[in-house]
Amino acid sequence: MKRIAESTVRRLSLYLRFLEEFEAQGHQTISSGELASQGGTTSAQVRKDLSFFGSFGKRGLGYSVSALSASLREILGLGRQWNVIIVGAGKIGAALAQYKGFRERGFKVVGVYDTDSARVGRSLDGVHVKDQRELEGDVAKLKPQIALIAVPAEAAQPLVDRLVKSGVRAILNFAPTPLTVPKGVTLRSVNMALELEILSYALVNADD
Amino acid sequence: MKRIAESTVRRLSLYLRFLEEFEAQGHQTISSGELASQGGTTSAQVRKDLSFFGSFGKRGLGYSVSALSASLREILGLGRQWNVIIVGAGKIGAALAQYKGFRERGFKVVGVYDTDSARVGRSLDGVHVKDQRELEGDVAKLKPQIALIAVPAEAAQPLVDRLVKSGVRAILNFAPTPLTVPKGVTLRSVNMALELEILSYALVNADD
DNA sequence: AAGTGTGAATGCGTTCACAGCA
DNA sequence: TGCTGTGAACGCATTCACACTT
Repeated sequence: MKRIAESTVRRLSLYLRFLEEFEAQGHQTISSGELASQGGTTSAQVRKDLSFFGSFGKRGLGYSVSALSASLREILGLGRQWNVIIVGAGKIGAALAQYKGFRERGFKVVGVYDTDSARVGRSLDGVHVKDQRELEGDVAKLKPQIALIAVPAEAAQPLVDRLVKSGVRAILNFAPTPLTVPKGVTLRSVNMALELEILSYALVNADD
Repeated sequence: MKRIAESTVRRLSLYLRFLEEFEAQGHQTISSGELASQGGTTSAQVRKDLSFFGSFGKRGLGYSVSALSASLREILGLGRQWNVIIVGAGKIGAALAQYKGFRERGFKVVGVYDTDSARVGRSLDGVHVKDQRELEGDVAKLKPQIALIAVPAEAAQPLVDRLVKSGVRAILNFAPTPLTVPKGVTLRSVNMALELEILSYALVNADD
């Protein structure tokens, strides 16, 4: 299949959210225009995004809310449960471990790890924090597909290397540092300080 | 000045990080190539990014680490302190309030607010949680330029409207919902569940 | 009449390639 | 010689416009 832009995937994910809300409200069909206004985009964009994966609508009518939801879930790989581990049980890691939004979307936290003995043994929303030495063994056993990284910047790259070696193929990084992964592994980063700096730039250049 | 792409601003912010590391290691000059390899980009990209703002290098030699750092801080508006408020003192809000990375970059948390009386009064790293009713009064008094939103999805848009009305011009949203702001206000969103869904898509389409 | 699906046009960020300067 | 600065070429995502379907 043709390579899909990340921006497209991100929007598909948003569309799915709206479709679920729409479904809860009892609507049967929705047009590309309605979907677009929710997501801050255009109807042409919505139709183009969907067209990469097939024809889901009926001309003159729109899209079946339930059918399109199901298709998007299929496309995004959300029809299943993903097992997730979190490495780093500091403030951020703990918040992630207890974040309800993940579970709702099929992402189950199956392990939380830290090196600090003061944190090991604590329980976070039913999952208890284990020593990071148990990481490799647990990955081999539990086969988590996704790892969340919430450790200090300097510890992040060595950790990524360990995770990749153990077989993890997708990583979401919260450490404020760029990381590299071999081909075949997907890495995404969320850098909160960087987001603030972009706001800072916008504020000092407000006259545009 | 010509409008600058967000991707460019994001990279400038990364370059600044490396420059600071480089400076700490005692290096005096750096080439676009060295800067590029750190940030996972190309030397041409680095030079192009910088060229939007002026000429900072010496041909044949490279860039002065300290001079370029200073220029980037100036460009990004980091030469000053920004006052930040956080609305929502749940797990995410609390983690944000205690995040050291913000303070290091000049972002000072001057207020944390919540509607839940069980949370009001708690102290988070020196800042104590206040009732959300005090929001407007405090914004008028403290004049925070930036607000971080960490409230449930359904509470986010009304909150944004209040903040904008009170004079906040930059918002970083952690609620998993799209928001709209009037022109002149900058909004950025971090949606963690969405990031996981993009990873999910990558995993089920690994054969590319 | 209403709204999809899609080739074509557009706009924009990235990469190239090289002239210019230390 | 080494590396910057930048116009030009390129590639890709978005937008347009309209034929087509119900």
